[in-house]
Amino acid sequence: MNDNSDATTGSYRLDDQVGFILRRANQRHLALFARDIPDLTPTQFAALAKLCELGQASQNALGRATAMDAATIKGVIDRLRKRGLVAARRDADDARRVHLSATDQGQQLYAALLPRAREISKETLAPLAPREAAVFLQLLEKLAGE
Amino acid sequence: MNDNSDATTGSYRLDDQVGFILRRANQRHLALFARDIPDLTPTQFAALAKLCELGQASQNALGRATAMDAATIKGVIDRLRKRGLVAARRDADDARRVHLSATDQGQQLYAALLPRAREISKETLAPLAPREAAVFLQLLEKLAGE
DNA sequence: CAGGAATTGTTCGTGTACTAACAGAAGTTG
DNA sequence: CAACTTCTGTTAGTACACGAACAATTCCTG
Repeated sequence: MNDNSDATTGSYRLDDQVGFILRRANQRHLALFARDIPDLTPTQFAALAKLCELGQASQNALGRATAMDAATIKGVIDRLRKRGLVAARRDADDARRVHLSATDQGQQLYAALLPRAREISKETLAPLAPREAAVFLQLLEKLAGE
Repeated sequence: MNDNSDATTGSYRLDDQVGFILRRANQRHLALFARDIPDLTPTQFAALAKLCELGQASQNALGRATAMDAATIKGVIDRLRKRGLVAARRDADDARRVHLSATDQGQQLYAALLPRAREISKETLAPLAPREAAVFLQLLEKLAGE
C-alpha cells in the first residue's frame, strides 16, 4: 500500500530513483579519480589501460572494448596521441582501420598509475564492508548488462 | 594469493573496476531514459522534478538538490526556461538570487511524464530480482555518499 | 559602520557522450 | 562483375560536468 518502490502506484521521489543515485555515485568516483590521478581522465585511463591489456587494437574496436562510441573514442585517442601515449598508423590489410598501440611512454605511465588506480577502486568502495562490496559489484555488473 | 580484489597486489582488469562498471550501468540507464522520454534529458527531468517537489528554489539551491554545480544547473535551467517549463525572476529579498518555479506547463509535463519515469526506474532495475534490487539500491546509496 | 569573507550567479575552457550524416573501403550476393 | 550492404573513421551539433576566474551582493565581525 505504502510501497514507494512500485513502478506505477507509489509516490515518486527523485532522490530514491536508481538513475539519480547512479549519477551521484558516478560523480563521487570521478571526483576521487580526479584527485588521485589529475593528469588523466578516467576515460583516457580506461582507453590506455585497455590498449595495454590488448597490446593493440583498431580505434573502433578499442571503443567497443571501453564502452565508447566511435565519436567519443576518437576525441579520447586524439588527446592521448597528442601527449605521445598512444601511436597510430594506418592498417596495412584494411585501409579503413587505424591501428593503435601504446607507446613506451604510454606503457610506463600506465604501469606507474596502476597502484593509484587500484587505490581509487578501493576508495570508491570504501563506504561498503568487504562483503557488501562483493555483493554490490556482482549486482552492478548485472545491471550494466552486456 | 590469487585475489584480484586486493588493491595493491592483484592483477588489474579494467572490466572489473567499480568505476568502469558504474559508467556502463549509467550508460544503460541513460539509453533507457532517452528511449522512453526523448523530449527531456535525465538531468532536465531531475531539475524539473525537484522544482515541482520543492515548489520553488533559488538556482544554486536547486543545483545542490539535484547534484549539479552552479555552471551545470545554469545551462539546464536556461534550456527549461527557453521551453517555458520553468519561470525565473529576481528575488526581492536577495538581489543575487534567481527565484525559480515550474510553470503550469512544466507541472503538467512533469505529471504526464511521471508514469514513464517510474517505468524507467523499473526497467533499469529489471536485470535484478526484486530482493536484489532492494539490496542494490541500499548499497548504491551508501556508495554515492552525502 | 567599515572592511573582509562568504554566497550567488555568470562566463570560459576542456572533456566526455551521443545522434545524425557522410565518405571511403571491404564484404556479399545475384 | 556490379549493386547492395556493412564496417571504419570523421565531422557537426547538442547537452552534461567540472574547475577557475569574476562581479555583485550580502553577511559577519571587529
